[in-house]
Amino acid sequence: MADFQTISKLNPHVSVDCVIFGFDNNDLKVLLIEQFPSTNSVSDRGSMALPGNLIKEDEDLDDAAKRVLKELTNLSDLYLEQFATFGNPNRLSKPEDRRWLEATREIPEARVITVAYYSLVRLERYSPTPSGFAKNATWVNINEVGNLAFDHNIILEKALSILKKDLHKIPAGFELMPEKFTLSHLQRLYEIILNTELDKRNFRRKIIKSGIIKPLKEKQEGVNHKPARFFRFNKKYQEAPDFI
Amino acid sequence: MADFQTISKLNPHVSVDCVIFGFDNNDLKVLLIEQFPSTNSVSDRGSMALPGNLIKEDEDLDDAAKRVLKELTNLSDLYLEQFATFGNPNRLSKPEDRRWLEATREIPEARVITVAYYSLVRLERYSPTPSGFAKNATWVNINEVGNLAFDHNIILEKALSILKKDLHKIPAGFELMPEKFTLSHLQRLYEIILNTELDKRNFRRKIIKSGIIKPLKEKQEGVNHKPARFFRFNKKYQEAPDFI
DNA sequence: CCAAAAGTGTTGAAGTTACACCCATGC
DNA sequence: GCATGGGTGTAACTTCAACACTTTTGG
Repeated sequence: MADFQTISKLNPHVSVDCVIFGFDNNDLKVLLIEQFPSTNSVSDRGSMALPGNLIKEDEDLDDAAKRVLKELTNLSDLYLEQFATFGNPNRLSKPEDRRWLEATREIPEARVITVAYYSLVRLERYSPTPSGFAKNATWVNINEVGNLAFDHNIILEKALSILKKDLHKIPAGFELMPEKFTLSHLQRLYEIILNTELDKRNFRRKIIKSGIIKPLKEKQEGVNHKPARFFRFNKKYQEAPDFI
Repeated sequence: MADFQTISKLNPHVSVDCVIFGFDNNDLKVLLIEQFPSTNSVSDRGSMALPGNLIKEDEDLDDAAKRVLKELTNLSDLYLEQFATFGNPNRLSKPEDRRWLEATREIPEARVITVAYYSLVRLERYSPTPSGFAKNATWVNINEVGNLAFDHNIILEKALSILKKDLHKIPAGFELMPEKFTLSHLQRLYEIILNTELDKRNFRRKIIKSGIIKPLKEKQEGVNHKPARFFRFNKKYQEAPDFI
């Protein structure tokens, strides 16, 4: 198996995993990689997994998360928030995971605890390209995520529940929306993440009152209905008490 | 230096630290240990620290937190909530910390990342007694905490800020208050944690309406003012949306 | 002219804040 | 009888939820 990293400097006991959420106007997506399969058999497919890897020996956890994400998917310049640490002693014990570890890790039998991070990004701004041990890096609809490697399904679930809680507190849309957007577009984001329907008039009133967005003069063009006004986020805006 | 633990089974790369908050009707306190000093010099005093230690090789993180707390302070049967993980590569590099590690750890130079837990307890129910490498285990007023070992001041700060946030969401008082308490007593807890003053009438109305507490027939005795009614928490109560 | 989504106000209910006085007890 | 903290109600205000019709555009 290829030596994808400078093995000598890695800390074999601690890893980071990144849960990157994106939004494409209709669906909430999560960034997954397909690992290179651990055998050369043509029929073998690699497991899908969250981008993650061992930290380096002298590296801060936050830095490790950024580096690993970049190494596997080429995404950079995003804010990653640590949300939980997973250390179940059996988290690496599925047979297919063991095979993969034996093919790629210097100490495949080591117990690894993993520190998980999440982020929200504008899909349009980030086109992941696989590298390192990632054979592919793709956005997967949150409802279509299958079995992931290791305990990554558990990590993803936890990230989702935290995203739902945080959406009320932080201007999360800042990160997920494009530069310009319509109010219906923003409302769709909230509805999808919260998995509810929101009242159009109440949503608009509340979000405009919060001061988090600013109307632009520009409007939609070429749509076969009344064109909607564009808005952008107000960068001066710092933090709101529960604005939706 | 004495061999305080079964060293062979410890994972030298990962530790847990516990931030245990208690409330004694007037002050918010945190449980600290005094480590045995790393020299035999009589003048040497051990550093104050959060109770914490390395995890065992096959132990879940949550279990490790419970075990370590019990080993150092003899507190048990409390719910510990994981809240953050600290992995700054320099977190163990203060000279006095290095001396202590060299005296007590099998691999004193190992980089250790630590998973932090917090809990809230009724002071009266828990009388910590030191054991393991703890020379003392005491409740320290939150405003009187001095320099702690390692990065424990940072960990404590983070725990405090999370406690403030969570107080609105969970019936945190459940854990911090004695079996029976008066409304003024409970109000004091909220005021101290939130560091604000609350209106007596509004506080009472809101907390009674929430259903989280039940009035008892019993009242205070032997006080030189109108005796206050006692309340207790309603154990059927599960979760409230922001009840203060 | 039809389909599609944009945009807009009001009302009743619920919740929040601010505020001041009498009560029961011990000494 | 006085000091101490317990206990109580109301009015103004703000926030929240529910709800339906007109507007502008493309085809």
